[in-house]
Amino acid sequence: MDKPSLPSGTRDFGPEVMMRRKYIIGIIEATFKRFGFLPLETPAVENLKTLQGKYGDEGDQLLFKILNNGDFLAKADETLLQQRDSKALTPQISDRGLRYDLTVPLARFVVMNRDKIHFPFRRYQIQPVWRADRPQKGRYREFWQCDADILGSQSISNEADLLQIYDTAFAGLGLKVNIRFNHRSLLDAFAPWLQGTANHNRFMQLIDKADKIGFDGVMNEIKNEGIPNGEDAWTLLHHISGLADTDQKLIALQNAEAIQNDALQKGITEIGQLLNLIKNLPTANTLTLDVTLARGLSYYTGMVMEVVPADNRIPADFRIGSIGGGGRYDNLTGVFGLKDVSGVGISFGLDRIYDLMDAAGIFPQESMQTTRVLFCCMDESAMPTAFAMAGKLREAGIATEVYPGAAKLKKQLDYANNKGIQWACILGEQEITDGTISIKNLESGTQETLPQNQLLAHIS
RNA sequence: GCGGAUAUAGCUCAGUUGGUUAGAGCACCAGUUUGUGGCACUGGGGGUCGCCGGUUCGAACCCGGUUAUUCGCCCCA
Repeated sequence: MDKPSLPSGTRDFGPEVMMRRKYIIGIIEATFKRFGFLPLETPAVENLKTLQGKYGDEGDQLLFKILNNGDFLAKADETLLQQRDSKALTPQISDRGLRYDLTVPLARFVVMNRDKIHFPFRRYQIQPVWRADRPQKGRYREFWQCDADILGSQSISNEADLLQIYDTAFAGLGLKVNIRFNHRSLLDAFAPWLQGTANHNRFMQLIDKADKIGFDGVMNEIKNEGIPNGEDAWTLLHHISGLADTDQKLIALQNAEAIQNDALQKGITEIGQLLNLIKNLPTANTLTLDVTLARGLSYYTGMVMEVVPADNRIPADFRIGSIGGGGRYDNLTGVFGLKDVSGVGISFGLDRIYDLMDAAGIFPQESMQTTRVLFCCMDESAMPTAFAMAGKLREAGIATEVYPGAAKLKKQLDYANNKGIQWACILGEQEITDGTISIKNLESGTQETLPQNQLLAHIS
């Protein structure tokens, strides 16, 4: 017999874990709803045509592909088969794959349902995604994203809403975070100085790692790659990044001679609009303009956002990447043939949020609620009475179980104890005769016998 | 795609310079007088030491290969 096992990077979620995951999802979902977002679910399986080419070459490599059904090799190209050229053969033997994120399926959905959708379209989506990445800490091959997006509106008020959602949801979870944002246009302003898009893209990739490898780390990479004016650009950007507050950063950008262009103005204007919108809102978490924030996905074109943990209850050695990210993407539905629909969205990384809250030990008691009442029968003949009484408690919304069968009382109480059940209601010959029930509080150890019709009042 | 680490009971792990019947804790089952949990005690079941090969009188231990897991890099939620 084979020993059972799981594919790497996947996990089972046992009852205790699921309770907590549902708790997190509940808070995030409630927040989405409170901001007027409605749910959407899309299939795990998408056509590869939908997925490919959306995440860059690296992303395409990380797509989980599904083998076609039937005798697919019969139709495959003979030469490619003989050459054992997997890469070239793949398109002939695989037409479908698992979704890589929730944003591209959203774009597909919107394009396919444009006649039914009223813009601006606000949807949320909480589902797993799959990546054939090499797993490591905080990185799984199957993980859940919680996305909220708004399509069909260019107003910066959407960005303001989304930042507010981040702040509210993490406040609700009791996890302190730092919400960082930036505007791609501010970075695009550097492109002419760096002499071209290729250099600029590489520059953005490098500066995005600044919080990981530090100023010198980025500088060394820039030197190694010989990006024109890269060293000066990075010095300037790093200087601005170190300024105390957002206003000073914006002023410094405004005064930087090397990057004066329309892109810069657009970025500064929109950041100004954003800050103006939220100036009267209290925030539970810090919100900072981080001019080194670029974010990887190629489709972002405007504001970008990222959430990193900033909770001192998290052990210092527990390092994990960001737990949320998002931004504006002006051209997303364009690849599916629908132009001029601007979108902006955010994502919560459920698995990492769980890992952090677990490491910090901040799951509240309510996230672990279980059965509250267990009926213990001394004799099978007491079970109909137990069932009737359990039915009443359940109607009252109290999670109740009847222990299956008349096992030894020790065994029944053991079960209740292990499951963290608060009340054991014991029905024996004596109780049945008297019309009473013995209820034992398993936390305090106290026990009393009351008339059966007083049970509900006593427990609730 | 690259590198490091690990692999022994259901779980977490010990296992001496290679030595005869491979251990512990937890979990599980039973019991410590028949209707009272957490604690304690007693007993019990459970392992082809990841897999294949080599060295050796003898391998969980040494060597080679292989597979899996995991941590990091690349990349990225």
